[in-house]
Amino acid sequence: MTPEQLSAEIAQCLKAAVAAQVLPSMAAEVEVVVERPRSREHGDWATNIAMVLAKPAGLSPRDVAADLVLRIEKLAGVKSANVAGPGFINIFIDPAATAQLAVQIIAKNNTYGTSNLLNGQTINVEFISANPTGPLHLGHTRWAAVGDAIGRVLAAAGANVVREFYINDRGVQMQKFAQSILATIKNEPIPEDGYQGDYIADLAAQVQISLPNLLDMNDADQLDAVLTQGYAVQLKQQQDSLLSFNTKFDIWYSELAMHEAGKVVHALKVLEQQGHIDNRDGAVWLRTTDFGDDKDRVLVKSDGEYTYFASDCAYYIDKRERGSSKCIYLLGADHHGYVNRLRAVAACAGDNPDENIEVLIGQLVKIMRNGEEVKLSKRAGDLILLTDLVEAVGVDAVRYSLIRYPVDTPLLLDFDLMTSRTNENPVYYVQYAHARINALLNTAAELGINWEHGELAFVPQLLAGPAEQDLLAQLAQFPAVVATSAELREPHRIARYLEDLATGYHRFYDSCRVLPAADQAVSELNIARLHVCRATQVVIYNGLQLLGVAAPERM
RNA sequence: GCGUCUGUAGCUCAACGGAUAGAGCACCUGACUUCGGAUCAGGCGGUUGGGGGUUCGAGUCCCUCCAGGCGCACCA
Repeated sequence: MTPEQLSAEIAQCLKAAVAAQVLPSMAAEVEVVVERPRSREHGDWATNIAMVLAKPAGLSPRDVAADLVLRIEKLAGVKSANVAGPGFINIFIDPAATAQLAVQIIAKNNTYGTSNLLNGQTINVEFISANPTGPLHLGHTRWAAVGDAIGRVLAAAGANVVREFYINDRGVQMQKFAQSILATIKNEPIPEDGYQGDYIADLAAQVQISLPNLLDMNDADQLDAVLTQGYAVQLKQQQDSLLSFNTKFDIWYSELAMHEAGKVVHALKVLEQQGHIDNRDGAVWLRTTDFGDDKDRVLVKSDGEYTYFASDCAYYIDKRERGSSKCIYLLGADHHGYVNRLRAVAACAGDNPDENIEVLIGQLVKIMRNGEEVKLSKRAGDLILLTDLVEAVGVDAVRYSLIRYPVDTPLLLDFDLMTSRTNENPVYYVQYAHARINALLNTAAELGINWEHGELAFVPQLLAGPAEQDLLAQLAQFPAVVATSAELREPHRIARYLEDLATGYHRFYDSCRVLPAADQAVSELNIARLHVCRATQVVIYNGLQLLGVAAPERM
């Protein structure tokens, strides 16, 4: 029995109470929240529904609860229920009903945890969107891990997810980029406002190899050729490093190509038709102040050039026209000033900002070691590069360390902890549980135990011990955790859940012998516990998949 | 100045308005002749930055003060 199943059953009880005129008709509409109480004395599950309904029903919470308890106690699988405290309903489940879940999880396998919560929604998730003028650094890495996980979690909740990387390949910074590379090739000093990192020298070397005749060209052609070539090499490097980081995009979207396809002109027409364009001081403005922005924004400068903001508008409108019902932007803390204006863009385009656009802001990450900020690389000045970090720590540990915290808090990571391959590191703790189960199941197979389809049946009432029941209750919560993570865009909840689950498993393992001892025959208890192990393995595997972290069979 | 995020155990952090605020690390005790000890059990540790308010109930919501991060271009 999962909390969702219990919640649905209680909803039926509410309908019955409405029919019996104990509760007002609105009670049939309320969502029933079922939670695992912290203390086992408070039951296997509990609901606050009586306190929610008390006021509209004009009754005391305990009276509402008393009526519902009588109905809940009659549900299949429920052992008993009672009223507690201000009006909580505590519910005790028959251990066999709880244990039955193990078989269901094994049958559902990779689909256990998925839902149809977001069915029918096409959600565009845009993240990283770094300038193609340098390597990806730590800030990008946080979004690479978390953004990718958000995409996975949304998909698990039934959404059609489009992951997109917006390439800022247009504008003066590309010129500076090309100038910096060209200057390096020519052994001239890099311009004051150019790109200074050591990586420019590497790019220059590569560009030089692919452009042997570069120095025979005239100055303008040289710059063009270097820009095209340097851009290609740098973009490829970003793409490769993300691929190796297990982060995949459906669409790499070029700002330049968008301009050339006439989408900016089109967007301006759309905004014009919606009536939010002004011509002032020789420039074209979008009246974002109509929708809560603190000042209007220029789309076309008085010299006729489009602003970057014009691209933003066109990009948003294009995402919508390509079929996304919701556009999620994952931005760094230094972009939080963009939130209002992006929402205003959606409103100016005729959309509902609360419905069609969502901006998540990720705070800064720092890595500390012995009380000092770590700077792994000198190649890009003071920045830590994604590739260097992965090399030092490993993909799984980096991804997991970044995902296990909510993004709206500034993060201080401990370098030594991330690299330690011991129990101090949560990622290995979770992975170890998975590998440990794998070893156990392998041993069972070597012993010739056919636990799934053998002669001995699965007898759920044998799994009545506290460690077994706690573990099974944890397994039951997985679908709710995935759903909450999707709704709140918070994959860290899955990581925390997996850590608790791993603890639950290790506890179970410690107190419940799974395999028969050397001189013993296989018993129904062994079979039942093997089901618990396999079900746990399925959930850990599914959970780690959602985070893009490997579930190793051995470590 | 305006906006925004943050403030929870010695450290790093959890807790979608629920019951006695939880983990890991650190420190101290314990547990293997059999399934992976990368494990488990126990202990120590808190005025949730301060003060008001909202309600059956507040770390969580509102107001205010304090402290810190980030941002406030006809740049991209």
